[in-house]
Amino acid sequence: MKLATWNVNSLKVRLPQVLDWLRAHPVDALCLQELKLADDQFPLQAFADIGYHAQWAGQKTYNGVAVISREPGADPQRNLPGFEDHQQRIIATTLPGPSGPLRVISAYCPNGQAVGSDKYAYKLKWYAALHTWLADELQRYPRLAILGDYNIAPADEDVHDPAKWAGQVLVSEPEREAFEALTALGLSDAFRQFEQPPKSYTWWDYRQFSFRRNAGLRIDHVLLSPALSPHCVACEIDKQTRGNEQPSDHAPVIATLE
DNA sequence: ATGTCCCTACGCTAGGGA
Repeated sequence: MKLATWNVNSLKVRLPQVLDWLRAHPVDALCLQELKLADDQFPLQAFADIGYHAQWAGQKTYNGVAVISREPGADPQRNLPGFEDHQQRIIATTLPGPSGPLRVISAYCPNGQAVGSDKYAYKLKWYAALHTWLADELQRYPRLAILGDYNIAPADEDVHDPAKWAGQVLVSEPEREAFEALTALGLSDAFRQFEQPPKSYTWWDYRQFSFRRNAGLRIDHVLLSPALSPHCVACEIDKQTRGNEQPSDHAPVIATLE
């Protein structure tokens, strides 16, 4: 079984690339972030035409998340319970699996803009609410995978130039602690379960020829519950999409489970 | 050194967000 995540930075613009990608990589579930479209604009039929179902939480202009899946999802849930927020950053759904139901969550975690800003404070509050909810959700669904854009590079090896980035948003210590709090729940960073090529990243700024220079960060992650992580046999970044014409600034990450 | 891409709006250019 394959699970993937991709921040597409506008599904309207990227839909042809997403459909092409799914045809070439027929994963069981693809989590999308930054749809940037309202619920009634979601291109459900385009996914149905290539044999996929979808659950989504849309919003005009910003944010928006979806789970595209081979099997129909059940019990969809939007947002973090108890966290007042109009920003659509979470969609969770349950997929059938041979070893029991699989809870799949697509997450678009806040960017935080700059350390010390209002958006940074919101990011840390949001992460605290995510932690509380996941502790609960793990009790309900032992087989749980949360995939998405975390907007956190967990370690210096996930940063192309750690000295330049030191202390900045996406790598600051409070953010890394928020990420580590998730792994302390038992969630495993699937990518780091395996030997990986050095300088592996999932996001490259559109500016400064960042992709050409491989000046990136690893901020898109697949986290697996203790019941799932032993079954993970591979986790890869599909860098190729970043070289597309009119690319997203993020590349997909794919985890393979047996 | 604020570079690019995507979105929206009292729209054809500027500003927010990433």
